[in-house]
Amino acid sequence: MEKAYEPHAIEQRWYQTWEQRGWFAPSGTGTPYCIMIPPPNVTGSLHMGHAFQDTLMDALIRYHRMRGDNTLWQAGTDHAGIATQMVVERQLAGAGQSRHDLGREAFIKKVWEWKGESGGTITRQLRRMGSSLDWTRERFTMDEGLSESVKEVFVRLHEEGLIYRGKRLVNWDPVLHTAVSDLEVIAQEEQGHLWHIRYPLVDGEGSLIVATTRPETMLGDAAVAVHPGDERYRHLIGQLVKLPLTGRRIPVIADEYVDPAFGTGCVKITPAHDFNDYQVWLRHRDSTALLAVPENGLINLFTIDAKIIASDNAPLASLIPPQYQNLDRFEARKRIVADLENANLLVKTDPHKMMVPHGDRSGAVIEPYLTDQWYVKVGPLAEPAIKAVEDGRIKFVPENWSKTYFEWMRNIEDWCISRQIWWGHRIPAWYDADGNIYVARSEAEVRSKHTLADSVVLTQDEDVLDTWFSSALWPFSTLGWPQQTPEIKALYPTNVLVTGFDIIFFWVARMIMMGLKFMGDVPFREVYIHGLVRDAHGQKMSKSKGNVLDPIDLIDGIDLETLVSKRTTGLMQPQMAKAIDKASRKEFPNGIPAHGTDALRFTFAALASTGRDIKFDLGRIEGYRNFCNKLWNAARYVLMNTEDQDCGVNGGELEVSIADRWIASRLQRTIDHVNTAIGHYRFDLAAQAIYEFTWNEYCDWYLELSKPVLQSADSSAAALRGTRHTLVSVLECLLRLTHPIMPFITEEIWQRIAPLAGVSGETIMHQPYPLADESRNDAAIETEMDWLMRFILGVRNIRGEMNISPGKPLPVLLQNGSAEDSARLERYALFLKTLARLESITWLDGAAAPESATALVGEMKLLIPMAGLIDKDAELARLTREIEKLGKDLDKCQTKLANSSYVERAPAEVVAQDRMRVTELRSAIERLDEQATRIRAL
RNA sequence: GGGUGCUUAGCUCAGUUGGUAGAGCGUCGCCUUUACACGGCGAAUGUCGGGGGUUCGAACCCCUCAGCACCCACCA
Repeated sequence: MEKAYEPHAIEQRWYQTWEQRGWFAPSGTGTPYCIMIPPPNVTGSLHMGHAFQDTLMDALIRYHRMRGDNTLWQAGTDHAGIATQMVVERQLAGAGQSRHDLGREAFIKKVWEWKGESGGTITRQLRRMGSSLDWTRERFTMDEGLSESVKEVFVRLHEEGLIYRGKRLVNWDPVLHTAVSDLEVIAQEEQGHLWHIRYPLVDGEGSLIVATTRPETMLGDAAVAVHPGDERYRHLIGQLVKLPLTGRRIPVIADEYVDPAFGTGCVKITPAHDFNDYQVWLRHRDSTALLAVPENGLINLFTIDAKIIASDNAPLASLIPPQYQNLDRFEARKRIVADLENANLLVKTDPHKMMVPHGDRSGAVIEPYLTDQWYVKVGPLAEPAIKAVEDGRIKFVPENWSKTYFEWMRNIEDWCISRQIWWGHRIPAWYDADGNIYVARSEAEVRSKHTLADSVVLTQDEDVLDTWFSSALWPFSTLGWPQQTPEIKALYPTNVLVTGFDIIFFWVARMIMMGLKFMGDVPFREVYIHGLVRDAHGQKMSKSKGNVLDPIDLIDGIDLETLVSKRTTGLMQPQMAKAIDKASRKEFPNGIPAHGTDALRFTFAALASTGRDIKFDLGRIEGYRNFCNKLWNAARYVLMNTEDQDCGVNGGELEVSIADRWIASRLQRTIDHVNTAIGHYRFDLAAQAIYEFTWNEYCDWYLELSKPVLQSADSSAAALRGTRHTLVSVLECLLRLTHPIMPFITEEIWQRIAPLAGVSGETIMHQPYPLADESRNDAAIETEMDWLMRFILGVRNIRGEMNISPGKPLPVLLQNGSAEDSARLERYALFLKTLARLESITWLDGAAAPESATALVGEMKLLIPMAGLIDKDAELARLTREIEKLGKDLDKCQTKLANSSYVERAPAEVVAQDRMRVTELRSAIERLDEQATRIRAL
């Protein structure tokens, strides 16, 4: 083996082997265990969030596979409608073209081409992560089978009246020219204005003052509303006001919606451009007041670009003064405010903070816009979905996310599922010349179902479905639904969904609704919600901030110049490049060194504490790369001492030492911890247990303790066999324990270690996962070992504090030992001498002690003679520190015991423990005091 | 406006049913001891955000205040 661990040398090779041998596929036997990957965008690339999430899923999958479960990790990608279409449109724009220049068919062809080109990136990167996805079952949301599922679901929901088409206000993205759902709208606080505008009364001299943040929409006002109980305006209800700039007459109406305390208490009602106003309008549209208004008051002012309509594109434009026609909405706002001011109708302008809706993809200000769209009636689907979580058929981990889920589900609105884009599942609806709508799986089915003659011309709806519509079906569409496949029978419901909180609404909730509806059962039993991966300073990683880390760069390493150029090219705001350049150079002066996949995975696992966000610090991954190296070198040591030697697997007497028994006992406890931790999705605790056992127990103590046995000429063949046997068998087990988190290094080492441990098999992947064997917990041996360790630590402490070279053998004198101490000394002399580097061990009995530094092992006093070399002050300082520390503990204990109610009420064993402690502390302090006195007297 | 979290060592975080506050990184010493300098050995470091309560006992349970995040929401 190489002296240093080099991940590159092994990772690629092992992944290829695993995949080629078909080892990721379900075994076909055992308890089913299935996870669906949250399908990444097919044309995307792997970011830290994916890498984190996939590490956790792969750890679970490998864990269950090793436990003998019939394990499937379903692979696949998402077509990501808007996102993907935008990428391709941007490419076209680079060539000076728009999708409309190409036409629908050619454009879609282009997108498929792009998918073909870049579609392999993310799946390649998933492989780099070691993800044991079953690639033979890989699906794509727009492949044939999944498209079948989409159609089937649409048609069935439509038949039940749970999908309908309707004209109403939607969130309109004027840049993308499509409707988006409520979830795709991000409200951002912005500094705006509240304009107070005078609306003169038609009769008489008076006027009303209306406060608005959007003066440009006044061109489409249908009414002015006041609160019915508002004394100031009660007498004006039913009167008409003259709409400024147009002269159009609109009524004053009364509606509870108006808050008399806000603004002026008068609200302009623009039903075609404001969600609230639309609701008000619905209540009043049949009133004579509104019937008198053009279009019944529902006046659509905007084109799909959110420009004011003009006479050449809309009949309603006659209502709009020509000077505003064709203006962009924000242009129109400026113009209208100026004109109002000139006309003396602008009473005042107040600064006003408000939430402005933006499209999550385009960033454009979203416009409430009146269009025909398809909707899912969500209420009837939500009800059982709420219940499934309430009664525990689905459990959120951490549990409190269920509150977020309930909160949203209980206030859920109908879901707008149609999008006016081209890349996606075309809506299976057809129209005849009269505008009749037919929904079916195909045009042929429409014709046969409705007995339409071939002469009837049908055109399919132009729209496509929201991407999340097909994602919602993922847990069963990937298994072959609507066909009744064996996979569905075996693997649905899946076991756990691993995902981020940001898509609980987008995806998790909708999968639950659809799963219950079409499969009659929940899609997964648990939802593990992990946190967001942030940068080292807690900032969200984003291209625009220039703080993105690419998981592949952490694995392979990247030089500074490449990193900087990666971060500064293709920025939306190129002026940021300089700052990003500077910050990156400061943070990574030498670029990023290679760490390997296993170190990255271990880091993610170690950071994955209960659902909170994680700050990704390079220091952590470095530490875990070192851990890989540690494990690697431990294996080298083991191999050096066991290869071609008798490890006792073919029989022969085994003599085990205290160290052998101790490490076996510790291993059992570690196995127990790791299993418990994984069972609770506490990957951090699992990683920690593995780390501590490997480094602090196996390497620091056990390997060191094995050396005296292996190197001593006096060791019997049985003792050598025993130690070799423990060396290999503990390591072999540790590798299996660690494999789900670090698959590569464990496989590589295991291949060499397993035969020595008498274990055969093609791969560690299919070896049984270690289960704790309580009977091997050996409390007695741990107590013995504790004594041994304290002895050694005592000597080392003195050595360190007295600045004595680690290599210098020391004599040690002992006082005040018990019969047990001397028996132990007898038993463990070899270990003590080697690990503490002792020249000799001598009982002092009655004799006077020379000048020495001291340590205590229980009651026994350990003296290291300093023969004139003693640094009196240093030793005194050390003793004083120790005495003070013990003194503090003693005080605490004594105070507690002096409290009669404590002694009476606390459990007897707790009190007894404290009493014992007091005795121990007193005696220890006494001994240290003696020693301090002696030193002082020197 | 409603909701959910968080606050523990310089930094990043653990802390199981309340019972002696822990780890990693960093820092400071000593050391090239033949598994590993991506290392070994040793050391230092805390008013557990503030205040109050329950309890024999609180980092943990309750109340309250402060600060920081995030999510949802139609106040024009």
